[in-house]
Amino acid sequence: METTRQAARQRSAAEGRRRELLEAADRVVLRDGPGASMNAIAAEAGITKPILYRHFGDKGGLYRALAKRHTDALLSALRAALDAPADRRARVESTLDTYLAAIEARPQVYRFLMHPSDDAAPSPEQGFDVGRHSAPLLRRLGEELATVIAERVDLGPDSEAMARIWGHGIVGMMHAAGDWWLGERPCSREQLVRSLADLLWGRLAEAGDRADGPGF
Amino acid sequence: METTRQAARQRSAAEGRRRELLEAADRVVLRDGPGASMNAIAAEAGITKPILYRHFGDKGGLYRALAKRHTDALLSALRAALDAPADRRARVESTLDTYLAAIEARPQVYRFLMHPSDDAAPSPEQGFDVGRHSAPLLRRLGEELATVIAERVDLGPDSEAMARIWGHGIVGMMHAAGDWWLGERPCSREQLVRSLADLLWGRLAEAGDRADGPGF
DNA sequence: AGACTGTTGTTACCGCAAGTAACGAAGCGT
DNA sequence: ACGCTTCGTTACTTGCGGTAACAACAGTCT
Repeated sequence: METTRQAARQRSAAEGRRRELLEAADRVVLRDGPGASMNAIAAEAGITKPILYRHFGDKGGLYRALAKRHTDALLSALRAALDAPADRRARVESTLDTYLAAIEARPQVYRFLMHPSDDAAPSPEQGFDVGRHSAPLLRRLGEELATVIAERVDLGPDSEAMARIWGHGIVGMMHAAGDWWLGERPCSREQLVRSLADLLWGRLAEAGDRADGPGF
Repeated sequence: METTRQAARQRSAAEGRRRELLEAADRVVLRDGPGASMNAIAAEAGITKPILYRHFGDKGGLYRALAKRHTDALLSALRAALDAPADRRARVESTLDTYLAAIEARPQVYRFLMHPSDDAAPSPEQGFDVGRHSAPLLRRLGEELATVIAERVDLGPDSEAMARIWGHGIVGMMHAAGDWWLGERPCSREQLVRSLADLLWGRLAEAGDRADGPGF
């Protein structure tokens, strides 16, 4: 029978094929945006639709695979910044800058990752499963940051819960500010990084009321 | 001819109709999620598709109109919390709590607002228009908060730019934390509010390193 | 060699949703 | 009674996700 070697060869071949397909899909998504059709992707890969479906199940599968690639890449870059041997403020600034540089360099990729097409399961699920789809990247980043915070920062009791809240909150802050900044480019990256770090460093609490503000 | 009175009556009638249609659409979207079809919405309103298209142009138009309603409602609630005559920390906490209570009470609405179906204009626009569609609510919230910060908090020079950065950043923090919290319910709303406010109050800067953290 | 099996690929189709004519039937001013 | 606009319909086109059903090739067992 000789199944094992055979199977191994075929599996590795299949994986190589999968990578080719993913790279083709990548090109198309980068060119046409997240609305790229399966037909277009198949054409770019030089094949036809059913093959894509054999490899990835459905469109969500393909997009998940694609997202995982980019998410992994971005995450490893961020981990490097997070784990650097520097003081906390420097690490925060460098992580923010790494993220912003990444989305600045490849906005199409970023857009695809952040706004994946919603499958919108029409099943009559009663409970609220809000955000199950939507943005797995943000969730992963949030959890990642939460563990880093939990293992590095002393937050007293309830450290676990607090770290997760902060992880997701900080990631959301970075994401929203980055999204807005990328759209309007109202300032330099350096200024954005410094302002966000200042925010996290408590300047909101320290700042005084405006003298000419609404008097009360 | 008697155009003016006639025109006025018809316009107001059209607006009333529009409101009915929007309410029907609301019911359907709340029931079926953001993937609701135009046919379903029309059926709920007791009419057929083309009328919807006459009123709203395309699906994006309907969804935009729907989103505007809810966004306006949420925004006015938040404005009340932001403008309350209390000290800054209390205002921040009450605003966070208002937002979280809103998304907790009507997760389907929230989900629709945050993850609207992407139109994905296939036009070959060169530049990156990331985030133009996607989440107008977040942008509006960010700008709103930015103006409140700018007119109330003294941030020294560059106050304008900094306030906008903080506005979008804080809104993003609130949003991401809320999204995650709504999905996993890892803690009470009160704890979430307090932890986020603590984060904004500089506890990240104040906290010490963990004694048992990775030694470096 | 020749039948057997599995992978790779195709064409042709189904279902469904967005969006669009083209046409019918009211109200209302002249 | 005749137009004119508005509200409404049915019936269609287009395009996409997804799926049979079938064709061809490689290696495998007897």
